[in-house]
Amino acid sequence: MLSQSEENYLKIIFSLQFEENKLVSTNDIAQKTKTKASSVTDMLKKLSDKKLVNYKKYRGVKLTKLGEFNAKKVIRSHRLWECFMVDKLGFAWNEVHETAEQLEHVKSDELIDRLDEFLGKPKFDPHGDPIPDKEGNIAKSNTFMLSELEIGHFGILEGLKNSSDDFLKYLNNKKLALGDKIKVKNIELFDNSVLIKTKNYEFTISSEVAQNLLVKII
Amino acid sequence: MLSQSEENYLKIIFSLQFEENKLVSTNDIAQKTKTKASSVTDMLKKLSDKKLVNYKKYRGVKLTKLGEFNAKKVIRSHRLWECFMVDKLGFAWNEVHETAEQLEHVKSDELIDRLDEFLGKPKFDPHGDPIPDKEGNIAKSNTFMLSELEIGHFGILEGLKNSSDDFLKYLNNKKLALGDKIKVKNIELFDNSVLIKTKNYEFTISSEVAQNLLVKII
DNA sequence: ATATATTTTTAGATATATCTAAATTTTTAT
DNA sequence: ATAAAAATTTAGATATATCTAAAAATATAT
Ligand SMILES: [Mn+2]
Ligand SMILES: [Mn+2]
Ligand SMILES: [Mn+2]
Ligand SMILES: [Mn+2]
Repeated sequence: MLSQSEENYLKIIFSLQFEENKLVSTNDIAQKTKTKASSVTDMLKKLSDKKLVNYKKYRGVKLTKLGEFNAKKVIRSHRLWECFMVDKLGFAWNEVHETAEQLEHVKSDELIDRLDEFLGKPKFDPHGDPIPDKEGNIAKSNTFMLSELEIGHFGILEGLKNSSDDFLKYLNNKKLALGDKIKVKNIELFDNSVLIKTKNYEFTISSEVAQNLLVKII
Repeated sequence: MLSQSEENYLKIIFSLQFEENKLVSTNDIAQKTKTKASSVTDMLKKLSDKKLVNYKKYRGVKLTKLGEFNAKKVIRSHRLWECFMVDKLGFAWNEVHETAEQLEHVKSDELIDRLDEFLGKPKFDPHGDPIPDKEGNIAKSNTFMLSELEIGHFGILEGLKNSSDDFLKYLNNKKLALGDKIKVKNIELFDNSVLIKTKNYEFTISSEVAQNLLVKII
């Protein structure tokens, strides 16, 4: 049985090993877990003993099949609980992450599978992130950063590259939600800021914002 | 912020101090928490430092107002999660306790209050135990042990004095559920076993079973 | 190629929650 | 009122997860 701490490390290593295509470094893990490098080293030894990661001293780690499966189980649980809180309990999408960080560690496969069923087997969480199925399969979506669209083109907002509270609140203020149709009306050459048009509003977003909005091109 | 372990001790002290009307003993707590008396002593010191219990060395403990309020918060959470699992996810009443032991420790008052709302503010959990409200008020039910009824009298099954898996499975086998109307048809003088009649069945239960069935007299 | 900087690991502490064994206090029985 | 029994606490360990500071390995820059 994995501890909460072990599960958190697996989840973080999982996300880091997809960002870059090399072994995940001790420092990167320390930064994400908000711990020190020395603590990470200790944990990597433990995860390695449990056959959850392949760890090469000074070189970095990657998840084994077993580690990856367990990481995906935790991610599945986290995202399903977020769906529950938003869809059934009426929380806003920026209010659910911290609580899901706790709920994700409840150990009961049956609970998660029934929750999945109860929610109608959703494929994406409230932030547009895909929910792994029971076997660990993840739907991969075919989205682009809004910053990649050309002037005059349209996209449907389907996900976020960053789901921080600050960004979610920014989107709330701008009345931007998943599913919204967005038109690129202009791109400023100087700073790559983007003038967009949504159902009711027209406004400019920074290049950074545009890079964090994932859209399906239509 | 209370640890899971601290919360479990509070819950157990709460239930023990209602069973008997004296200070709760170290050994009784040790038995319920499945730890050793020495571990309990350590924890009692900690809870005392946090003003959650009044602890007199060698004499026993009782909860302070603060301790009692926190105990009731955990019990509320536990029982609401049990309602959720049974009413919304379709679990049987004997399948939810262990998972609720984990869920009860998730720290979010907002989550519990919204869950309460979502479930329709239930007053009792799937085992007939009362659910404290947000302020810590507990509906006290006016029930009797089935063993107290006289021959020929009727009762509605409203609760259980014991909710162990074994007992719940026994009741499943006998097709006895909360809300059932039960008639006492005979009481055996020799062993106080009780012949009862439910909607469709007539059978004998032991004195011990009769003492663990809580009924409203009609 | 070597010195310097950066990263990672090791060594040794701290905090929580548990244990066993020994000491102490309280209770019970004669 | 004492002695024996039972309950409780203390002392000292162990396991997990973290930390700081020092040592070791790797990467970078001249
Ligand atoms: Mn999240
Ligand atoms: Mn977590
Ligand atoms: Mn329960
Ligand atoms: Mn618990």
